[in-house]
Amino acid sequence: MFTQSEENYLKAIFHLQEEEEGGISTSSLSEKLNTKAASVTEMIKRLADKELVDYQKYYGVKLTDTGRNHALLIIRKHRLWEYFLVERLNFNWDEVHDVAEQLEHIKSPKLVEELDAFLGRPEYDPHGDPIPDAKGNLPEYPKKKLSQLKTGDYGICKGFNDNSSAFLQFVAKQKIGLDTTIKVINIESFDQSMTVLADKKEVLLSKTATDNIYIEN
Amino acid sequence: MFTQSEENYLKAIFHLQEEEEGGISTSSLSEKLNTKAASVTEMIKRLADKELVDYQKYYGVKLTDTGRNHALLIIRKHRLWEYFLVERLNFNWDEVHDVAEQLEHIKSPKLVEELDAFLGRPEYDPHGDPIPDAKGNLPEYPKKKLSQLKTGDYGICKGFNDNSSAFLQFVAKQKIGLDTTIKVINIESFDQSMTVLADKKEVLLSKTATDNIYIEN
DNA sequence: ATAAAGTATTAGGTTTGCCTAAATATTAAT
DNA sequence: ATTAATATTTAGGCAAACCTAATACTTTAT
Repeated sequence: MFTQSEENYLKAIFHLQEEEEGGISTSSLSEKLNTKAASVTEMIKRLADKELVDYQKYYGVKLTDTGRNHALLIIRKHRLWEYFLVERLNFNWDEVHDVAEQLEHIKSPKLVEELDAFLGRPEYDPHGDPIPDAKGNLPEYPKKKLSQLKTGDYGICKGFNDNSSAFLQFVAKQKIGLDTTIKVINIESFDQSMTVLADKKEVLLSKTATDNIYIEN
Repeated sequence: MFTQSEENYLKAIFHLQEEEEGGISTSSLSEKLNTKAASVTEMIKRLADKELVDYQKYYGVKLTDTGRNHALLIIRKHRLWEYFLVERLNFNWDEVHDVAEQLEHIKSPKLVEELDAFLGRPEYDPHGDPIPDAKGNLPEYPKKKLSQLKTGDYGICKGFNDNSSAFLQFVAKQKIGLDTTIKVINIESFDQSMTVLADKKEVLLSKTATDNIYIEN
């Protein structure tokens, strides 16, 4: 149906649409996918030909309904596999991403459904990200970032935006994981870096870090 | 490390080496892989450059030790996934092949080892084919074909050479499966087709069919 | 309003892996 | 031992996905 590369673009566009307003720019896709802008333009045209995205030259792309549904299927597969790797195969949560990135492209509707059933239809993956169901519906999920809190606020960690093993190992080192309670001690006004209390330890987090930690409060 | 296509060639060469003597010809690879002979020649050159095969123009290819080891790893992954699909995800044995063909290319040494452990280190896949261990050793396995039996002989089905769902569904229809006892009733001399008794039913099998059924006796 | 700076697109090139058609080598048959 | 038949390789093309360099469009700043 679609190539792996096309699927990677759909997924990247989907994730960027959750962050950015309006059309997704060539440059943000280029950055996200580690691909040169010229290559992105080329691929975007192919996706537009296949009616997976709406594309306005110089004004970025948006997923069509078909494109969005397919992106959700890839995300569903990715997160189910991550759950499988951690819960059944003893992977650590910070070493599953790259393998899941490969497994998400396996084409077999039966496999997805049976895997989901085998795992007990989990709602969240090991990073706290919600797993879309077979119809593409996402369980409700608090989309608030740690960086949005004020000094003195409390939050409970519910997931991460950056699931790279580098980032996940970093937060683990700071004793921040799923369901960790975090208190904001101080925010530096000049760079928005935050001193927080997590697991009785005070740590300093850059704005980049706090932007990538989802919380509920 | 290697591309999916390269891995498919290695696997095909490995399987053909179990059947044919000497170098594997361009045409048998071409047939096995559903690829034109010219494309095969091209790929073979690439594999020879990478020292995965020894190649003599016009006289076919043989796997090098590196090539053989890699082929065995792919086969190991293929069969472990087939086992997983049938034993854990309720797949039928005749619908796993295509999915396993995709899964065998997933690159993650940890995944293979953990999956093997999770499954209890099985020795045979659902078609009766032996699963190589982490070092590439195969459990002992009777490599005799049903077509080698004489009239009146008995054999016990231990596996199949053709694992396509078409063939597996065909043998299932004839009530032949793993461990089925088969008695040779008659062999037509002009086309080697065989009348056999399996599960108290007499059925006629072409030479093509009996060549693809492995037995022990 | 226009020039400079920043983005995006086009043009032209590469590699992988496939194809067809033409040329060449091997094998089989007289 | 030639010739005919068969198998293999070479030559030249194509599509996917990437790249760099050059060009074109947008936005920002004066």
